[in-house]
Amino acid sequence: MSNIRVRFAPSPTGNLHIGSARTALFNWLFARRMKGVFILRIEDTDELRSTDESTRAIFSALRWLGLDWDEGPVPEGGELGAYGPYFQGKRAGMGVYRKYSDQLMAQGMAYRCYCTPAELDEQRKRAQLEKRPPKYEGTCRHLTEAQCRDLEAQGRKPVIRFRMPDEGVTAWNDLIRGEVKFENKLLYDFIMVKASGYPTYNFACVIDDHLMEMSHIIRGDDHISNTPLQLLVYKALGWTPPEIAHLSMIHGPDGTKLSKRHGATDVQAYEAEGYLPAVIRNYLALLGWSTPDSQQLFTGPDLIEKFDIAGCQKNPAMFDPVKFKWMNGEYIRKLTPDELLDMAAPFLKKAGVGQNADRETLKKIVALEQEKYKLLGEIPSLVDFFFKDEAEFDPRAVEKVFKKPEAKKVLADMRERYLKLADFNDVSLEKEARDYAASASLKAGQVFHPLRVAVSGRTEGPTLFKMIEYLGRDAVSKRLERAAALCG
RNA sequence: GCCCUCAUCGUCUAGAGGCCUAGGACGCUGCCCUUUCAAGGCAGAGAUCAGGGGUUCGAAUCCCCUUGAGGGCGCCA
Repeated sequence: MSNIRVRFAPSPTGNLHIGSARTALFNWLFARRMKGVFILRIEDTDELRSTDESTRAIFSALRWLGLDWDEGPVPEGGELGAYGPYFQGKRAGMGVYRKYSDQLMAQGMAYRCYCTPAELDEQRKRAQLEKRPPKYEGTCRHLTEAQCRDLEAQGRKPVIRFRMPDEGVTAWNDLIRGEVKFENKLLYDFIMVKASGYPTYNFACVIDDHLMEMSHIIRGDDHISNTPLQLLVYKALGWTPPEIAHLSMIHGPDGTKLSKRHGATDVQAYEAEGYLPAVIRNYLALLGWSTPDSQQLFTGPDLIEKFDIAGCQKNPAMFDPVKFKWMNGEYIRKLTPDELLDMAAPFLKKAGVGQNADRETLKKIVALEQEKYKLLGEIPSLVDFFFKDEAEFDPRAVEKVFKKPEAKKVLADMRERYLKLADFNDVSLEKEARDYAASASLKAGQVFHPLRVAVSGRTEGPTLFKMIEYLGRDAVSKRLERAAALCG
């Protein structure tokens, strides 16, 4: 058992975003690879935006992705692990953060600030105009006790700010980027505790990461500038910070941080389109990480076995929907017919396709076009013609195939032959068609193409004679008869 | 404006001074297979390693500058 402890700490303010999912994945991979512990902590200190609904959405998305956590809240109720609670809201209620903000106040490393949000906003705007950094100016930095009492008498509620050192440098050795350093004088006195008494992210995060004994913090690159602030809190409290690694961001096609603007960006949306969880894991892992031989597909446990922080990329990666989709097709092709049917079932059900068919029949039909599927969501529309009373004819197919002079006769003759055929299976069906073509001095294609359109309504589809076999003699006969009427 | 980060085919990347006439994958093109569409097989186009200076016998790899891109500067996380 190693002492590796890492966490995924989302704020429940929406569905699980693909970028967050990647952060979760990298932490999970690292934990599994190192035989460590993967912790889920809910950072619900934003009282306005956090919702239970989002929390549930995050739980289910993580579960669906297969990213199981060893410690943290359990969706069914209760918690796993000895470091709870794992909701920051609950921890705040227990006074967990209060203890440390009091300590920092007593040490003189934190102070009360009575500036209102409106005043701060004003200051920021002014600074922007004057081309100065829009950071807190330290208005309340040196308030006396008496001044504090006065302001409070006026009804002002204070926040607690961390007192940044005026000089010195804060640096760390980032596992992915190497040494990163910030001059302390450029940092600002950030708010640790809001007027409501709730802690802010930069404060709560440090307290919890320490109390939960995190060994590594693996998070997005957008947190780099928060890191010196947090490191200074560790220092003020006399704590040793964990190892830190900053992952590069995922960008959309326009080169900016992937967001809603770029279309589907939450895990649930990809689930609905029919992406496999294993594909999301595989593709996301490749966005910013690679093996020395640049392996693409990790279908077994090798994703965990080969994962290594050292293989993480520093530069941001663009999310490529085309490659993502290719990979999904690649995984679908490797499924057994039973697995494929199980995964397709919810999509078939939703589309109302094949719901009266027995499992074996449905399985055969779904597997017929397995090598063609890229998304589970496209399966219903590709197999629906098997289950309809009659084929829906694509006008282009009718134009292209049924207008051929021989089409009408071919369909009528083949209907006769198939009605009399002893064994209605793909081998005999094909032999019969080929024999007919030879006897009528036609090329195989001149027989096959009209047949295909007649039974399916389309020019493209599964292998012809399997398709006819699965459709069954009665359905085929009816479809050939109706199609013949459309010819000419 | 200030701070931070990053920089190899269109995209994801391999590459840690000579194995690089820069490798793989997606996508693209052509051919083969074939009853269609796919899948598969084969072949190919595609990167003067952002630009400029150094260091070195030798640089995609080390150093500096420039440029470009991204992130941050919230009582959001």
